[in-house]
Amino acid sequence: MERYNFKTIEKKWQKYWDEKRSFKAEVDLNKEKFYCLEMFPYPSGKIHMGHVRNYTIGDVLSRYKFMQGFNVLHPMGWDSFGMPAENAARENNLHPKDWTEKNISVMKEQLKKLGLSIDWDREISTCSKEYYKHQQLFFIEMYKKDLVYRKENYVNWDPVDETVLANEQVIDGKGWRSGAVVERKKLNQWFFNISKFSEELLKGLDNLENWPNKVKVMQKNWIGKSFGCEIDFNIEGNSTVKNIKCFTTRPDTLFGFSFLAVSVDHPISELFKNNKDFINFKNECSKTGTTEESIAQGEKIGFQTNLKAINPFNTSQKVPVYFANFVLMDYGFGAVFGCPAHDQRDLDFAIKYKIPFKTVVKPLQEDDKFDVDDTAFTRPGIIFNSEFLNGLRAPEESIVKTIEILEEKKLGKKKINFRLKDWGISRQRYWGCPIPIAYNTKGEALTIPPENLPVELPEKINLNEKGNPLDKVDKWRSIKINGQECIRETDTLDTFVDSSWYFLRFCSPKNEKYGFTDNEIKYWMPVDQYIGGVEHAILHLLYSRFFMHALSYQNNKFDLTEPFQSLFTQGMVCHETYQDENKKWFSPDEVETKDGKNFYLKGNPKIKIFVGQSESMSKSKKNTIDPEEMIKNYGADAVRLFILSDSPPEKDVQWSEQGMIASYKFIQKFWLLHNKILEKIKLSSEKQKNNDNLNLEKFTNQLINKLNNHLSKFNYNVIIANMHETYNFLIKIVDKDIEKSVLLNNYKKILAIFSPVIPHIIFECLQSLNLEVFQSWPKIDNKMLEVESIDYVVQFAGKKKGTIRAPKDINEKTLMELLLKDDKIKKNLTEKKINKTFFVKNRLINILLK
RNA sequence: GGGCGAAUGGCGGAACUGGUAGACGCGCACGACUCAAAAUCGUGUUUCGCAAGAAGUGAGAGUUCGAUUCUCUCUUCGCCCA
Repeated sequence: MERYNFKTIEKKWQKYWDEKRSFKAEVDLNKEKFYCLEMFPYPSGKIHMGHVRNYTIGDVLSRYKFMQGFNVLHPMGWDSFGMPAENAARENNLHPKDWTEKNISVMKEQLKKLGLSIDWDREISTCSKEYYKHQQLFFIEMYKKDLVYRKENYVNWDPVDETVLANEQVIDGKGWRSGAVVERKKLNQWFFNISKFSEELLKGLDNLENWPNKVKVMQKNWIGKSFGCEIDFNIEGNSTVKNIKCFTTRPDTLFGFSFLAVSVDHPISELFKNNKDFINFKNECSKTGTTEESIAQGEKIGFQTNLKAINPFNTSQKVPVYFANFVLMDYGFGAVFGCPAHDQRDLDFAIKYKIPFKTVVKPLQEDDKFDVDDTAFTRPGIIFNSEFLNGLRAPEESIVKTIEILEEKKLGKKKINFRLKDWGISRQRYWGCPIPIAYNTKGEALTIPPENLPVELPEKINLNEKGNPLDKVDKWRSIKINGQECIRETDTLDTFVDSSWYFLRFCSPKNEKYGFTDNEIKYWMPVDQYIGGVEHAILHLLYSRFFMHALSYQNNKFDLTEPFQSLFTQGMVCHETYQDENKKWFSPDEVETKDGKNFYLKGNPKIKIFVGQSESMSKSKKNTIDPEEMIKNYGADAVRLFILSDSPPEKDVQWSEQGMIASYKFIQKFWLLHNKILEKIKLSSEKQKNNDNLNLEKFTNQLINKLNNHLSKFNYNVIIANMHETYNFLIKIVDKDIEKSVLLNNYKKILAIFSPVIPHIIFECLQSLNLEVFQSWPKIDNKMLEVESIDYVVQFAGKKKGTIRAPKDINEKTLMELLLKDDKIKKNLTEKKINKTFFVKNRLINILLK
């Protein structure tokens, strides 16, 4: 018998699906739709194992839904704008466009080799003008709805990449790509008014039942709604500054007020603009980034002013006003009141600058002598040292009460604050979507007229100069709008904008007039299942949700606010790491072992290699496995099988060469089994009635039942175990006498339900049986799920002592009678008297003896 | 510091609403085939014990006839926020 030749067979079916457009999706109002989407890839050059995992998970689901009769939309595209193209272009002296397009064609071929059920006719690429022209139109619409604005703002400036970084691109105060220490710089930037929808974005989470809870919690924290109060502090010491407004979530600690801290960007800084010490201090502050993380970890520094703030509850108390680096201008009002006893950050600051303070909340069991030294008391307690607030339970009772009093006395008012800030979308980069704006000689921003869209990127650029390459293309920059000489905006859009609506574009990928058509959106959206990495839990998903709000705002034709009905976040693909004693990284194929314990460099046993922890595959640690190589060696079905087999999809999976080989062997074994069954079907007759027929039918139906359950819960690793069980069962069936039609009918169903996971070999098997290769998902015969006898568990005092096979649905009395016939159990029963029994129908009996 | 989650053989992991812990795979051991090896096939594989049997799901308590599953405390790890 021939070995299974995956090379020719996989190619054959991939060609078949391609040529027949087997997975072409079209609007069909008579059919129920299912939109399955995996996060589209960045065309970095080659696909990696993370892609393989992501797209295999999605493909299994798509094929399953397809077989169930849904009208499935399963598209693929490219998130093709972004910095790596520019960097690679600079290194290789290529144009970003050429580099990107080459990568796309390579990766497309690689994805096709995985045998994915994708409608390639809907392929999109965000760097094509056919895509970004619609994005520019959205920008203009949003601009007209006041959802986009321009303001001067402090930004995280990466001095190496010479670009602005979003807060989340700053890690430990350094640029996420360059690793350079991030600086603060003031620039004119474009913003999406995402904070306008803070409340809606928060509330919307409640309806996303099929999202992982942890993602919802992360988004909730990110939006960060807090209840508090604004307080106006009167100021002494300067005639022009009468008061400073603060936002606080703990107004109840106002009697513990000991200093007032303002941001260096606060309007009152104008008073100190000629003060050399202040200027130095401000420069010092600009060295720390603007992220909350860098502020929390960095040293807290302050600059004392000659101003005094007056405690509204105790006008005789006057406290110093400081500029402080930990106060941000864009949170609250850029000013906070310091209460050191009950806020660790304030306490650190107070200790550093020797500011006296008072403790005003004490733990429940403490008396009035309670005081804090170097650890702030932030837990619930009782207010004391606070005159009319004394005795209130903090924080819940005391905050409400204090706000009431402040409002009554007109000293402050209740306020809800959000942590979510507006989305800075300007990037000083070439390879991104141009912002469709130009400035006239007066410096006014004008939108590019629709007939002049798209604003295309100029082809000829010089990437070797620092800064934004677009700034240097004068010919491109100048434009006439309504006869006025204008200069184009040279910032391009953050690539997160591109990915905030691509799922809409997939519904109408070829529509020229607009980004999508209303009827197609209405039919396909929302995405029924979105699948991707948890690393996008906050930004991409929040931005996409915002984009839907922005589109539906003041627009009665578009009413979708939640784009992703269900979300699944898959885990990463990990591999052991290898280093020599000099900490140099080595890739798995450079390393050898004979005993599985001692590793050394391949061909050089003298160089010892130390095996490190299994970590997410990354180029820098050289622990990557090339999917194309694996497909070449073992075939796509085997790779798909392995990537799903070892761990639940939501958890990290360890890449294992042995596991990969086991999957390959399974495919080979399955082919041998198939040929045996083929032979069996030819030889067997119609008249062989025996128990094996029934056993096969029961097995098949139970299997379908199991798979239905596992598929609905993404327990794909268990499905693979079920496939092995099926093999172990069928290999025994081959030796038994089974009626021809029973065998064929059940085997057909088994093949069908395996096809989402290993489609190529299954299509080949079905074809060799002269069966339709596109099988529909089999229905369960409920009668076949029933069992007539059960292994009842027999427990004594909760401990299992054995099992007994007995008919289904019998009562306790009948079971007890049977137990007395069982020698082993009888012994236990006759020695002592029965005190009590617990009988669970069709499950067990637990007997308590005296 | 706060929030969320996890912990099961040598390893990855199964176990539906509390009801046979260890499915399935890897690895390992032994056997068959072979001059031999690889491949393949078969048998076994939680621990202790020859066995009968006992213990056993990170540790400790609790609820229950019965807990991997529910509650509390602790330990370790992961992620997010600070």
